[in-house]
Amino acid sequence: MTRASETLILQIKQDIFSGALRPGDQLEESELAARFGVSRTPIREAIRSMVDCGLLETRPRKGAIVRKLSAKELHDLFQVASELEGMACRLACETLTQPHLEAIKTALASCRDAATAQDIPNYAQANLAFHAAIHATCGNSWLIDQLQQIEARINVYRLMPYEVVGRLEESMREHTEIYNAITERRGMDANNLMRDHMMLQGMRLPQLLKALED
Amino acid sequence: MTRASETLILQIKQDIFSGALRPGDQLEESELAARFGVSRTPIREAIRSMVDCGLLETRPRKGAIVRKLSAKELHDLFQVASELEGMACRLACETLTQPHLEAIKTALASCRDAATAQDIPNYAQANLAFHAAIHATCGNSWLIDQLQQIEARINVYRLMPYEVVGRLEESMREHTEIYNAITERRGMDANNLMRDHMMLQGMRLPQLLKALED
DNA sequence: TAGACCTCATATGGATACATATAACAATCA
DNA sequence: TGATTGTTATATGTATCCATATGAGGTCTA
Repeated sequence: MTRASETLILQIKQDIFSGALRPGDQLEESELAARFGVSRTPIREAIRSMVDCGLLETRPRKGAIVRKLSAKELHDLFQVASELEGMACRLACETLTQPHLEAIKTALASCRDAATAQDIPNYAQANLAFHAAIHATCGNSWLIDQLQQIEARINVYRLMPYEVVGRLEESMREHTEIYNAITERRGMDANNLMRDHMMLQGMRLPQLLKALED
Repeated sequence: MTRASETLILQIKQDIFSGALRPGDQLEESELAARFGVSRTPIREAIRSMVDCGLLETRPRKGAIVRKLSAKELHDLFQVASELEGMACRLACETLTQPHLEAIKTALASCRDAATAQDIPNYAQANLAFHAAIHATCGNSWLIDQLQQIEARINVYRLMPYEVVGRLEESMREHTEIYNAITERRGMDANNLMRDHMMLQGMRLPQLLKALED
């Protein structure tokens, strides 16, 4: 039998990503235990785990809440994410194989489809797939882990409305440039293009934070 | 009252860093509970926490062991550490203040003293302080956290004997170059110098791994 | 009426009790 | 003699119980 807390973590994460649990919301152990039909023990393990991932935070005797990031913290997080995403691109240029290239190309095509259709939710998903395809290429499993963890924390904020529609085409152009740099094995170019691409996303954070406080 | 598991984590980490617990060693919950005079509950919380940090690993029903990194995993880890250390230097060039500069200078001086005295343990410590002084300067608290976490995992392997004595002076020269680049606000130079410096350390990993298996 | 203190409900932190999977060891059979 | 299977011991995983800190709400006093 696998540990119950593993399942619980996935469920609770889902609640956070779906927006059912929003930053600042309290998690009551007994309530969760009742909802999932287990005792408090595995719930506590799950919460502890998510605290360590940085998704939740606790104050002694005050329980756990969904972690709310300040503008500064979000900026810092995005800055690190940008650096690591750039690194992944650079490494990908060295370890690129044909299947990897195909996967990235496919993801890019999905982005283009969603962009021309102005389908923002689909673009968001295709966007993640594009990045994931590059991650999978980079060959550094520790880097991939780190990127996934950071992504898990950023995604909460990516669910905010994509109010700046013009950014969609811009993002698409940047993706294409990154793709070209990778296919041509221009490692440092790919690195910098991706880093700038990510940081442009990060620049919109203040707007996102304001949108969060509605 | 603060949580007991916090203290336990520090204690167990200490055991890992000091070498009392070595990669692959098993952690028995009851034994630890008896040793620290608490019940299994906080012990399990501490273990869970350290699993999430990547210091331990668990198999269902098989308990926790000190995580043993393969050569590939160590390489990957070092590669990410190198990138982030480089990033910290680059950012430090932008946010540098006089007190920060003094702190880095002081740490560098400690390195030089230890190097001329051929005092390897002291050099190792001064080396950490030099890096920490740069981290403190970079202004990105999330980056600092990441670097500390990675350091916690790498340090286990840094305790291995510094058999390559020549590397000590080489390392010292590199530190000086990095310091110069930072004082002169040459961000990208500092970035690349630090990254190369770290990766040279990483190159010695195969030797370290062999030393581990004595 | 405002503020301070007391009481009590409740939720977290920790201890203990219970269930079960794993693994070691022994016994039996080929 | 070796291998396979059954039994048992033990440690993990889960549930429940107990202690205590926190916060809300009420009451008494200035």
